[in-house]
Amino acid sequence: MDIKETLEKAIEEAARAAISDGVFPDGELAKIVLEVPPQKEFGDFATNFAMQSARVFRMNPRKIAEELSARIQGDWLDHTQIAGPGFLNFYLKSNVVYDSFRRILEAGEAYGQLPAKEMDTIQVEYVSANPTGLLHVGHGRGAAAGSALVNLLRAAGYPVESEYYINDAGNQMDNLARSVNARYLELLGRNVEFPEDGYHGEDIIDTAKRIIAKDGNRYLDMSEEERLEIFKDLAYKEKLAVLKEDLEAFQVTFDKWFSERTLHPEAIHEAVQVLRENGTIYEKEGALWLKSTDYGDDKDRVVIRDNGVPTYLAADIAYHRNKLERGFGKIINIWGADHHGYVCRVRAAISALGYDASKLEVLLLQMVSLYRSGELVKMSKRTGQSITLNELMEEVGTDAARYFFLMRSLDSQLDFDLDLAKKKSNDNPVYYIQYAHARICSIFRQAEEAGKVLSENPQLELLQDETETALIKKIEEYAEEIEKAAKEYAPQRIARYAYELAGLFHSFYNKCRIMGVDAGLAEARLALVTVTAHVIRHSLGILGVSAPEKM
RNA sequence: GCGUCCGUAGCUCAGCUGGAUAGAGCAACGGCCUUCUAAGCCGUGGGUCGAGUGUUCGAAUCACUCCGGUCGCACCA
Repeated sequence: MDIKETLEKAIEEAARAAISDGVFPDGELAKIVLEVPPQKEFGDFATNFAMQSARVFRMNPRKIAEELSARIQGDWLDHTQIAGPGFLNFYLKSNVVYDSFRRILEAGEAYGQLPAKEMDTIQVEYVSANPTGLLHVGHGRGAAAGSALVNLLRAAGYPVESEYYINDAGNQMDNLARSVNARYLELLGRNVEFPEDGYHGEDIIDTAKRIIAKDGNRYLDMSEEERLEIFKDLAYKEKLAVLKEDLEAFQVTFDKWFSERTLHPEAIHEAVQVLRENGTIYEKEGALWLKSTDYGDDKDRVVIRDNGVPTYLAADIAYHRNKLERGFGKIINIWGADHHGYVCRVRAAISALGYDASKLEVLLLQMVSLYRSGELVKMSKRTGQSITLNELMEEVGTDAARYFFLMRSLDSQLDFDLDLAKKKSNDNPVYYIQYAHARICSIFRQAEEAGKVLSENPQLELLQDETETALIKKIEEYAEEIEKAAKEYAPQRIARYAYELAGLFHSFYNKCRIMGVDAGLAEARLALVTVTAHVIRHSLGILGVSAPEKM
């Protein structure tokens, strides 16, 4: 049992004891919240429980705190103090901190991996960009956020499966085929008009070039129809392969790639049939409409058009039905904020299908703005993109790109400063953290040369400097931080934690030496930096950022 | 018009399930390299927490209204 749980239990028992002593009125207890006080003069932990209870007990909060304090004792407690309007501050025996640090040291590489939680698998679906072009920075943020969330949930012990939904059916595929076709004919000297709503990116030209390089002009004499069919398939496969490759380079992989095509037409028909049977779909003006207004949507939505072709929503209804039938306990979708209007209707569809809509959690990612030399990087008018994820990785590196995408809350707009991301100095948080790790590795190298090895049983009590105790306490918070960040789906908390931990290490490093101090102290410090390096590595691992041994 | 998200130091942002003097980094200024990586450390200055009202013993935090910005409001995907 960790120290916080011990404290919580002690507070609760004290409150119950006071109730049975007749000092507090019987009733439900307020929630016990423990926090690390803003200043260390206020002790190791503090609770506002007495203040929270003031209303319930109809008593002066300081009086409540006194009664509690009189009933709390344990070998872990040095003393308590009542402060301010009724805070109860706890000062722990110093061995408590060292004992719990020793357990972390003994856990070694396992520290940071929380015990497996027994529950249904959580599915995280993200990126899911159309395989019609290259990924841009918006997808990059989604990719970083999704993969980090998956890593985070796994570290917290949740069973997780990641998935990419490939929109490989419908208009956009035809469009891709037409665009490649136009480029193909163009390159072979034919005079063609480029489709108005076609994909204008350079990558389409590259695809056409590769087709020519491989197969020459053998598709030239076919009928347009035949050629489009072939190009659709060729282009799509190539686009998907490039996508996978680029994502892998960005440290992003998926457990499952789900093809939209597999939903056409049976799964969609089945889903529509279910809705028809339970009366949540109706016909109007030749089309089939989902009664989404019954579930809080502004208006009903077309599912099957009057020409019989299903809408995008139809596929999504079938897709979400498929997900739910696979038995996930929770399905998390990471979408761009520009899709927020879509959330309501998908929820409506899930309810209409008879499932629990609260199983769906949609995380909306706000937009990314790129800045170079203080100027907003404008989007290209023609392609509607600014720079691709690939170009970004090339310019600032994968580590910096991932960290920058992850350092802000998902629902804040992100200003991505390209110059800062490239800087190799203390302005750049990525290097600041990585540098801490590299410094520790350097210490290890030299310790090894000097013949120092990690002691089996270091005297941790020798770590008395305030930079040392601050570092120890921060490391002890890590497991809880993972738990919280996972619960909030907030990978940015880990980004911040890693940064703060690195800061505490740098302070320690500047103040305390390892080589050339008394052997016992050196051993204890070596143990401290071993754990520090591990936690930095672990947290960067969640973020998908590397932890170099040398810089 | 309706809805989303955001508004905290000159800049970029933490803090938001209400609590003790509102925190970082950058920028500005002043220090620290003959010993483990100065991509580092230590210090100084800097804030009507967008505005208002309400709830509360207590509000940056909750509720409502307003202001500013953002993205969206298709039988497109």
